[in-house]
Amino acid sequence: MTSTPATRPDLPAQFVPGEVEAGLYGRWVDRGYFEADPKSDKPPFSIVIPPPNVTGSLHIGHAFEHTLIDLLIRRRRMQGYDALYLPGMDHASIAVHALVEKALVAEGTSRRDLGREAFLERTWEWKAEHGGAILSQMRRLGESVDWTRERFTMDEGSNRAVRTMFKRLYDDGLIYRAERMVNWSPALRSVLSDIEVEHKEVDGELVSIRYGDGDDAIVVATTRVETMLGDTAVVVHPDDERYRHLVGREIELPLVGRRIPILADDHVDPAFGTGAVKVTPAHDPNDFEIGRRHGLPMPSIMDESGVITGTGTRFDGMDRFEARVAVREALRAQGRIVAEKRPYRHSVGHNQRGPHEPIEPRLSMQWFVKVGPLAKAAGDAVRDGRVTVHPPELEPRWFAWVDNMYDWCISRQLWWGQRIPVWYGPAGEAVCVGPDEEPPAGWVQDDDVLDTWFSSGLWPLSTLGWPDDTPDLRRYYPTSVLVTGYDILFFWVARMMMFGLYATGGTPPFHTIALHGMVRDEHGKKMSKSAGNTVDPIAWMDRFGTDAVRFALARGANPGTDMPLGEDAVLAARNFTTKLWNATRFALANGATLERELPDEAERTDADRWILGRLREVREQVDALLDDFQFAKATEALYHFTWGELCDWYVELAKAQLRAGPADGTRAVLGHVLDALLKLLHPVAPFITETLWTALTGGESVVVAPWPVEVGAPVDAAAAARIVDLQKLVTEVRRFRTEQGLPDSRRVVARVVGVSSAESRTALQSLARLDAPGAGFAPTATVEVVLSGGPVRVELDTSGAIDVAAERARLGRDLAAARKELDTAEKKLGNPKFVEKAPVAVVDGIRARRDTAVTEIERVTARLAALA
RNA sequence: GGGCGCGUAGCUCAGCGGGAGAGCACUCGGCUUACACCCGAGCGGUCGCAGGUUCGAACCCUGCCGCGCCCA
Repeated sequence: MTSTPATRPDLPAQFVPGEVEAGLYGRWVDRGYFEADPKSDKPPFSIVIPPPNVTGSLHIGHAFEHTLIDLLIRRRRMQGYDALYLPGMDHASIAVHALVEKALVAEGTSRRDLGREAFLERTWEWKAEHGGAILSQMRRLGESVDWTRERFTMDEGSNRAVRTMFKRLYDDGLIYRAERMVNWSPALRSVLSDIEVEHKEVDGELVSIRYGDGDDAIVVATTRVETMLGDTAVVVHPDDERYRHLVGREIELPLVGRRIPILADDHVDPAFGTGAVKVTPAHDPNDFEIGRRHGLPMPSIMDESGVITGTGTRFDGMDRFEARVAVREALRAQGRIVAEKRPYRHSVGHNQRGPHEPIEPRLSMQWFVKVGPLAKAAGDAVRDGRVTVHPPELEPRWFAWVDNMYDWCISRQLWWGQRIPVWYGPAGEAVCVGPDEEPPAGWVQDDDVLDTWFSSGLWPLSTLGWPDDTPDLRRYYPTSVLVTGYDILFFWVARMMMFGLYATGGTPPFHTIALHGMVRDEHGKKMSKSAGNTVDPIAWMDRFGTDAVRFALARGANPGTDMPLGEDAVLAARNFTTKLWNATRFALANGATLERELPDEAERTDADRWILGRLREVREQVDALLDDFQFAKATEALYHFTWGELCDWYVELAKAQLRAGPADGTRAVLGHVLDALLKLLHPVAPFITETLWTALTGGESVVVAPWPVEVGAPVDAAAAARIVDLQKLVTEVRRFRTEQGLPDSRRVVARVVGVSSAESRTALQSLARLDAPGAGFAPTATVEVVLSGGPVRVELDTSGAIDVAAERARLGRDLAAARKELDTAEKKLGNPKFVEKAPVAVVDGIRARRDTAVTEIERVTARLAALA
């Protein structure tokens, strides 16, 4: 008959994430763990998701951000808060246009052929079929979002919020329509806002052109030669002697034949180039300002798709880049090209979204938000401490932006989005129509839609029910924390702050802004499709498990700084989850339990006291770190405690305790520590901790288990010191064994002298694989260590000659280290100013180090002599 | 040009006034009844350079060199 040991059969030998993750997640959702309850008497804690783009799928940056948010949310939920993590997506006007229009082109049609209604119908169809891939991936990542509150920036509630906000701003005179120099995307045939333009260094050309002839000749330079067709002046600095005689004269504009004036303007830098500047007021922001100051005409020479038009020259009908070459060559033929620099590196604005083409500055009629008072309020909220920025080093960036904000261009010549709620009458009169109002019959609505950021800016409000006074709004606004990347501070955070403060009369949309950095590749390089160094978080989850990916991400999350992440890190995290699995499996197999109380203090071993004290310290440390958004340090502390202390030492010590007797206390301590540890790890690694914790405790779910507060026990310094001594001693004996080539499987008979604690002696035997000496014990070698309680000697019978050379080498290294230590200590103590001025405790510390070094040198020297 | 930040072990980073640390990588030895996704031991650093403050500087100050990001 065979008998199997009484282990709990419910934990398989290996954790296979793919087999349990989906099931656990489904159960959590079904049980409603993630649903917030405005009627609950718990304190609220809320975070709205930075809405991912409806076209997007989960990339590593999302996985990073969402891991951090979910970590905060899960911890608060366990801490007894009514936690709300509100999910949703934004409608990504430009990205969706780019996508759908591409499909239309492939079909040989276009949105303009299709018409507005049909295009929108088509777009909604696209969304229903392909939009929102990211939502199922968020389930995969284990995000504890409240799916009953999922939102979209183009749903009814969002539309209503947008209409309401627009109307209020309009009525307050904070929205206006004006002809301005804007960033134009010829590919989209739409305006972009300043922040959607990315300035990139490109290799272009700098061409110097001679205008006028003879005495009137003046040389100007440009990187966009074709713009000369729209020049209406040349300006020089008023004090520039070189050109003083020309100011006030007119010259003929080459190719065009128009007479243009030479003017003086003190904004011109005489030291730059020739000191003379051509002025194209309709196609350059600086030139526009000059044109305004001097009342110049502002002829537009380009249509909305970037084709030259209305110049009356043969260049009409050419694309801007084609014209750039054609105009240059025409000027060359006239002998007007004086110099060319090619390649010429300069900064050009590019469309950051959709097609990446160079943007074109263009004079155009658009809608704007007057941001002055709104941005001031957004700055003040941080200045007066109503909103905190984490980490504080990033505050200057915030102020730099909100204190110098340009008016925000909010109209887009697109169809996917909220249409501007302004109707025009037959005589050109305009009326802004609120959400519950009807436009006058026969009036025509503005064609343009609003910038997507307009609706995203309302996100914390609209998702909670604003403009209505809903229970959710009352309870969860302002939200507790905003977790987002520092790169999006201006795009999104500033807009939410402005709108939130304005809509509520001064309540910011969140108390705290916690900023994270970008995920980079393992060498710290920016991830990009073109560099081919992107990673797929889903593929990593498939290979290593979701918990490993989350753990790796959290472990690298230092506040506000970019994080390099390679497969190595995920592998290390996966190994950690395996370690946790096996440790818990060991504990369960050995009867770890929560059913028994912790042993009375008097009955606790040193090991028990030490690990319980460390648990208490670690829990306090982790809480303090997480309260300060120090995810990396908190995660690292748990990693180190689990692996370097619990597994490497306590579990090994527990083995000796379990072997020695009934060890109910050990089982209780193991159960207690693991219960707390699994809870502390749950926000980072939800799946494995759920599996292990329910197996350990038989509880319903760790998702809703109470967060550890007073765990472990107060630190027992004396017990902890004995454990530290034991660790040193064990390591020394192991070192000796390694150097003598004694494999672990070989037990060695040894006598320990100078260790008073029986527990320590037993533990040493177990951890260093020693056997107690019997009669006729004849040691052949000795290991000596100076510990806090004094010198300790371990005499070993290695049953044969020891490797003297190895032993001598080891002692030699010890001697060198001790001498170096003595040297630095004596140098310090030999300095009278140090002894006089340094704090007593520091001086005493150095004296103690000196004394220890002296003892150590004597000891090692004696050993070496004995070996000779 | 302005602002912010960074240069610490081969790699990625922590430490930010009193004994140079972690993870990964590497070397050597081990399938020791939780775990080879492991265990044990080890190697590895004029803390970018130069001055200064201090009894004492990786840490504070100044300058320089190199790098990154944001804004213009």
